[in-house]
Amino acid sequence: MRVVAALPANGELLVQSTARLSASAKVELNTIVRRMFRLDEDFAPFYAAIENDPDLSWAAKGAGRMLASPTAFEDVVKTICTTNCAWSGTVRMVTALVEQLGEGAFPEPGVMARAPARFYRDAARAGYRGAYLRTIAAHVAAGSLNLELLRPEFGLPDAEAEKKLMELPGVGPYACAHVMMLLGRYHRLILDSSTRPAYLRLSGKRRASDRSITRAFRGYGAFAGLAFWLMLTRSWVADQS
DNA sequence: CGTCCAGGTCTAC
DNA sequence: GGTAGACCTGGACGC
Repeated sequence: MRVVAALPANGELLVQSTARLSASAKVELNTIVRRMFRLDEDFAPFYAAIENDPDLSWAAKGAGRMLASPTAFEDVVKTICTTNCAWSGTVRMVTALVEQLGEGAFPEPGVMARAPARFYRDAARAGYRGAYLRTIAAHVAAGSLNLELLRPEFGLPDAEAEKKLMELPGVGPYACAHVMMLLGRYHRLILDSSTRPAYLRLSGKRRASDRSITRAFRGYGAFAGLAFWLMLTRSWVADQS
């Protein structure tokens, strides 16, 4: 079965499946799609805050919905696969997970936990990340770790969600900030070897410490990370009028 | 062929 | 709490 999503240009999101879906499958698909496209998140406060912002007012008509994975677990794994390697490496690792463990879909935690070390080494070529991924998958599969509870709807404060993420092997400041954004927690700035130079180009500064970058966005409060991300990715958006 | 580094993190000071 | 060094991998680069 294959599911595709399309934007028919009438303001709606169209989701189609090649297979007939049961009632429960429709409910599950609905939940997944709403998460991926952030359909239940309220961006109104953010848009209100930037409507007169010379750098960000362009985003106030609907930008900012970073595409998320169906599960927080998947976003954590994928994010670890972006650390300290080129994008081609991330694609290699995630493709191996999907094609060789997940039968075309992202693998369940239990499947990742049971995969032998040689899969991570020889197929995914994940290097030292392999042990991190398998450890996290094992804890999730065992039920001793539930990353889905980090979603804002469960009420855990940002600081505690961050602490939980930072406790995961392979998750440091960058990965933590990245996953927080994908969870719909927009305070932390994603600072890495891509966004730092991008900020320098944008600001015209010759150099800027992480501390000073963070300070420059503190005015956006709970949406500082989203404001930072949108400014850096403005060129990704076709219509910026 | 050696070095560097790409959407960093961990450990040991 | 801040900071060197090591760490898998593979592609780019200089020699």
